[in-house]
Amino acid sequence: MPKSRKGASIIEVAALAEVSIQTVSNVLNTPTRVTWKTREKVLKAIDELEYIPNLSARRLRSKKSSSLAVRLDANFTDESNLHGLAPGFIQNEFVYYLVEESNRRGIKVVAYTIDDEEPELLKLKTFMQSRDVDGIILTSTTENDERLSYLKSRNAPFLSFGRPWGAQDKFSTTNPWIDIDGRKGTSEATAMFWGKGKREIGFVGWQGHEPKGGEPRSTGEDRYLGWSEKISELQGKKLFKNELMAFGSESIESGRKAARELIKKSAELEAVVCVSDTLALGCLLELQKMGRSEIEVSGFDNSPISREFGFSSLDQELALVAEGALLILMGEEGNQIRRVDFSAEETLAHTLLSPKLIIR
Amino acid sequence: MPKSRKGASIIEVAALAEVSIQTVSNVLNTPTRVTWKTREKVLKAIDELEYIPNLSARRLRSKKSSSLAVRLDANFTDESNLHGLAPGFIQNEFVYYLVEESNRRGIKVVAYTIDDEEPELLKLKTFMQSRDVDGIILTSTTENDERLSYLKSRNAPFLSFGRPWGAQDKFSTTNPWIDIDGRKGTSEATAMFWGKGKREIGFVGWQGHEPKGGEPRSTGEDRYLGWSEKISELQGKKLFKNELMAFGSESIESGRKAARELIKKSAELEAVVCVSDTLALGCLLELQKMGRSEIEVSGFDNSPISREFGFSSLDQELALVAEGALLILMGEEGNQIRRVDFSAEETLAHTLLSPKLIIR
DNA sequence: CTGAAAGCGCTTACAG
DNA sequence: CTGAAAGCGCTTACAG
Repeated sequence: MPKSRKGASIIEVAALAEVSIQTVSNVLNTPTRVTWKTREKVLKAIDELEYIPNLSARRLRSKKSSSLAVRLDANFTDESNLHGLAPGFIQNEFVYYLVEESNRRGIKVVAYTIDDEEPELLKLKTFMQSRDVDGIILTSTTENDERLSYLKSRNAPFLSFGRPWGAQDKFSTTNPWIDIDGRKGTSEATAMFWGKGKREIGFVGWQGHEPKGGEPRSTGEDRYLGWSEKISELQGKKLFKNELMAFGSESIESGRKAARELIKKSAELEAVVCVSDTLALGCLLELQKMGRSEIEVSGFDNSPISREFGFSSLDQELALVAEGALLILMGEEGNQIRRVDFSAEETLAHTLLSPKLIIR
Repeated sequence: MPKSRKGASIIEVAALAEVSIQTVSNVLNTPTRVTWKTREKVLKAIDELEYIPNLSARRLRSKKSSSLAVRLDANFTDESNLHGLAPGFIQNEFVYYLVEESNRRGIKVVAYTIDDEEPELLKLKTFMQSRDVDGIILTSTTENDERLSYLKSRNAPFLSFGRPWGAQDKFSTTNPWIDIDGRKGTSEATAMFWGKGKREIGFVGWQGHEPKGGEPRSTGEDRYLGWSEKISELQGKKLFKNELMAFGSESIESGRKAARELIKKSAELEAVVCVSDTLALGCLLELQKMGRSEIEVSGFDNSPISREFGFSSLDQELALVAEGALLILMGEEGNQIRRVDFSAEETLAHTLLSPKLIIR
């Protein structure tokens, strides 16, 4: 049993199994084309030689890399726009499950970052043109995102995690996305508190994401709507502008301040639905300090913060997001990354998943 | 200017520049072998055709993938051993900077996860054998780590982030690693408090990592030693077992409990050096609750927790770790991933970096 | 169902 | 310094 240091090639496998290299390839890639007996013979040789195909050769010939690219963001740095206690938590969890689910489906994931030296667009272009990846997973897409237009114009397979809020073609099949239904999440948190007998239920949102009316234009607005619509429905009246809501930046201090504002608006406050775990913790700590620990809070993301401090939160179930992402990009059974089909799978091009309320 | 949808190949570039494809390749890979004039001509053609080399072809021929593999861990799940408020924070930050620094040096990073279906060792073997990556970055290496022995036996380039604490050949060049000097970190935090005039300086460590004497066998012990040695030195006496220390699991509740223990041991407590930001926050909150806010705490990792709650911490400077990792794997100038040289670069095979004390 | 031939797009090794 | 030839290890397309 010769074992060359660098691993056997398909030629050695074919020789040992006494078939052509083409048959070995068929066993690996088109098993239905091969008889059971031949297949067994080849698999035995593969096993014996511990043969593992050279991916570069496969990729070069087949023109498929079976790989995806995904960006990692520096959410934790001081320069980052994101603050709070769990910056990057969702993205990291998403990337983790994306890799896991991709690997399960035979797809590799290449991570990249952005810097000042090279525009992201050029990176994407290089990825696609060098055939290093078959498609791109985008996060944090914005309105008029140039990455979207580039990928669309190139007919490249891609998918956004997160709706491109303002985009005109948000619901077109050329703009596939998967996202979490924030509105439903805060709505459920509100209903949960109501079900516990709480009636004075406040909301703490992100500043800059105050309600503007009409369709929501951001995650923050979306989550606001879940609370305001539900509370109106439950109270059986329209919500007024000055009712139980406060807005602040993503920080403990803002959460504390919001709690004080809400208490000022209503000393009868019984619960607070928050747009994030960080703001929820700020509220919680301030309420404790004020001796109002009976007032419950809920957050969003089900980060370790909510677990450690024991308040309810909304889990984004990123494993399901990753699964859904690959379903859109690869189909139910396929092992190929391809563009979303315009006709057959139109319904699949946009997936809105419900977050899971974790009651604590 | 013909622009084929799939991008130009080296043949088209050669034709446009009126040279052989070999010369185009030389311009890209061995520019010194080409005259300035030829180089200019070729670069112009490359620019005009927006030529980007096919990486699969390059990899197949050159037998180099210019890629590294790194594992992502599910630090955030309930099943994870890690708890606290910032699980995975360091790993995620490390991976981020690893990707950034690798990309800067022309190296791709492929992420992978582990699951029950396929042993990690087989994944590593497949990575190396399929020539998908040139080397592996390991984190969370343990004593007698089978990944280490496999990679060593295969003569594969690899590097551990984190010392393999108990390993016999920890300092051999076949076992390259980069790590953070935890001992130095807690020592500096202790000295910082001392410099502020504080004399009763306690320590909160991880349970299971209580001092056992001799060389430290874990990160927890290492960080303990930094405090105990420094405090002995400053106090000018040997530290007694029952002095100002407490140990607990990685949670807010443990931090609270530890604070109560320390206060019980000494009502004169003036500062607490903690092994982690989570434990530090637990201490901080409990001390506040007891009305002892004047007692300062320090953490480890400089996570958003420490920033948000405003206590001192030790930054692991992961950007420098990533830089150092690639220095070991690629050398100062090189663009190749290779095994650590036994002779010339012996001093480079093991890098211990100092964490940076962030005083708040 | 199986196999001989061609070729994916580069870099290497070598000759000039 | 430059180029004609070979070949990396596979899969594809096609013939039998």
